[in-house]
Amino acid sequence: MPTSKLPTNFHKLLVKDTVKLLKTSADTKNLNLGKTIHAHLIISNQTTPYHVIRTNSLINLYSKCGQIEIARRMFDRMLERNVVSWSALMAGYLHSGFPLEVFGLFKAMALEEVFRPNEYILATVLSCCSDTVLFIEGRQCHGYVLKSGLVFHQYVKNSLTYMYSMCSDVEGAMSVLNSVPGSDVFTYNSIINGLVEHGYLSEALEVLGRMAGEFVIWDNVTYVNVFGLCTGLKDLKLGLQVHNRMLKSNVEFDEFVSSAIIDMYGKCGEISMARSVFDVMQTRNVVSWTAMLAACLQNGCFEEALKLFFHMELEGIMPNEYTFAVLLNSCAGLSALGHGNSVHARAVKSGFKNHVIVGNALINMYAKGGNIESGSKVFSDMVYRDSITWNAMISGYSHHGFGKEALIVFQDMLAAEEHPNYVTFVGVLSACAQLGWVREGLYYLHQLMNQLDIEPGLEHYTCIVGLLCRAGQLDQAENFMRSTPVKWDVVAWRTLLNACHVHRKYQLGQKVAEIVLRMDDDVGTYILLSNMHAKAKRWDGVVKIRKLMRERNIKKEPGVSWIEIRNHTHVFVSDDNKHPEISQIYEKVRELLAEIKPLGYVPNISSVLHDVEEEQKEDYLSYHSEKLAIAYALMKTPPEAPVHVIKNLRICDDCHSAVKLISKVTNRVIVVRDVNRFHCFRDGYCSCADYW
DNA sequence: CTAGGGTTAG
Repeated sequence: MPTSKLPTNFHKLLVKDTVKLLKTSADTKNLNLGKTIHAHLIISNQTTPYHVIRTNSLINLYSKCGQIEIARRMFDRMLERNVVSWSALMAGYLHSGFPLEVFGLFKAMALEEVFRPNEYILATVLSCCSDTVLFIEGRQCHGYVLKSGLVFHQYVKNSLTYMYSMCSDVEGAMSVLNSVPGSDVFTYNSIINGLVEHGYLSEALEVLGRMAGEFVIWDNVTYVNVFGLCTGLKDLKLGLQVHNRMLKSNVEFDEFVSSAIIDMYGKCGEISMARSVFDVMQTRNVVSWTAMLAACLQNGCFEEALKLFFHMELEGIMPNEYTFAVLLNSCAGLSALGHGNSVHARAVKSGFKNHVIVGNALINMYAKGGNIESGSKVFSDMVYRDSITWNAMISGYSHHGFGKEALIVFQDMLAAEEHPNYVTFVGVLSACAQLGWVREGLYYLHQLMNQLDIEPGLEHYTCIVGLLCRAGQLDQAENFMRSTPVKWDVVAWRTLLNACHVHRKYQLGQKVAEIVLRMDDDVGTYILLSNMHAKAKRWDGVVKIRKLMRERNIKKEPGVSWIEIRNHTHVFVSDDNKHPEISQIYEKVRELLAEIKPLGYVPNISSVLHDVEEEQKEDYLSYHSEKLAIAYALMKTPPEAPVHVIKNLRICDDCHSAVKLISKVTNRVIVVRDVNRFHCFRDGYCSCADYW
């Protein structure tokens, strides 16, 4: 640092002046300037004997500049100390992240019995209690400041309310707020922050109401906290009000506030508002970019998230672990394994692969992309895991039809003493449903969840319906639905309807169909019903369904399948002839069908709507979008590469049996993600065991 | 003459 800034008569400085200069260097965190002064003091023999106030200033300097060891050495060498010596060092330890050292010093100080701790000491010690969530010590401090009267210092009151908030004692925090007069913006900020962080949202709202009623000027931290509260409450109206208030104030829209607003709008489903805040930001950091990417992700704009990342890179902003997590989850949303792989590689290269959120996102990406083996590899390589890690692996296995593996992971989770939660049991029960393990499923629902104090919800009950259906106990499933006091949604009824279709329970199916048709207008349901009637050769039923579709103006959603080859997406629509290589693709489909016919493939005519001319039916089946996509993938990828197809509807019976045989004759792994689950075709078999 | 409190993203 420029010594030229020092006074010319520097060598003759009085104690008063050195102290002032040292304070300036400490406040501006100018270590070089401080060291220069210190050096001068040493060479001019002014450091021995130790002058208390001057040494305090040096301790303060080194504490503030993150040189806590030097500060400690100076403290230890002092022959005489005062309260300031202690508090300067304690504050240093607090800010260097060693709160436990502070407690040690506090005890040593009390043992000397020379100084009474003052408000500075107590504010520092209370902050350490907040940082380490030491509630008992915090309450002891509360007792002390009450008896000594120190509680009436604003700093002490504020650190006390913050301590209670951080220890999630809402009542304690509120009682300090109410019993000690005088609250400033810090009091309110710290209490609202603590309440929001611990999920006491209605309490935070109440405190906010009181703050608004008093004359306290909001600062940027207030706004960050309050936007966080709106986010937690998912209260868009309140968010807009606060945003409006801020626009009228003089508070600067810095990175912190803007990121909080973007996050709030993103989570409230207002992506365009999020974007407009983002666009007018003066300077954007990783956090603001990641908040914007996350807003895209949460609103289903996965491609937009990936596109924005490209611009982020152009601006030279380096991604961090949160950015990678958002990107991977966007790839998961697109089932874009290729992009996901590249992001994975980048995360490894940038050194973020060992972060829990990245690992979790990787498992999710591979599971949703259809590559459960890679997901499992990531899982076993993870050094740190949380409950989300375990849940992602359990539900990943479950979606892929690996029920046993899912339950093994669940057992490992219990053994690792990670607490299962609501989501865990959705995965566990759907694994039981895959396996048709009725006894186990009911045990988990009635015994284990009860034991762990997890209230079962609709999703769990729906899994049980699926479980009973899988086991062929359709009447029990219906009984379960009638006897369980829960508001069933269309998903549960459709599960039962689907089972009627698979198990060919025509009577029950018609009964359930009436209920389902009263509840939703999903085109998939109509197709399922039409197929159910067709299977039973009840052509009148098929006609009725088609009439209903016309009446209700249900458009036949075309089947769409897509595949990713070298980061490029190819889309196929049933009976489509838009693809530039369509004639070669048709040729390939015919070739494949000819190959599997000797293995017993018989076109399943009942999958086709009945009013197609008989001789055309076989052609109709050949041109289902997943057949086109698979044929194209087989043409364009190396012989050992697995084929990944994503489809918007439920895969039909005919395609299912055709793809099984195609996997056999071509010796390929073919993974089809339909609207419900994954089908992994290998050597003539499918992971769904023909139940879907 | 010195020391103390609250910030964002899955």
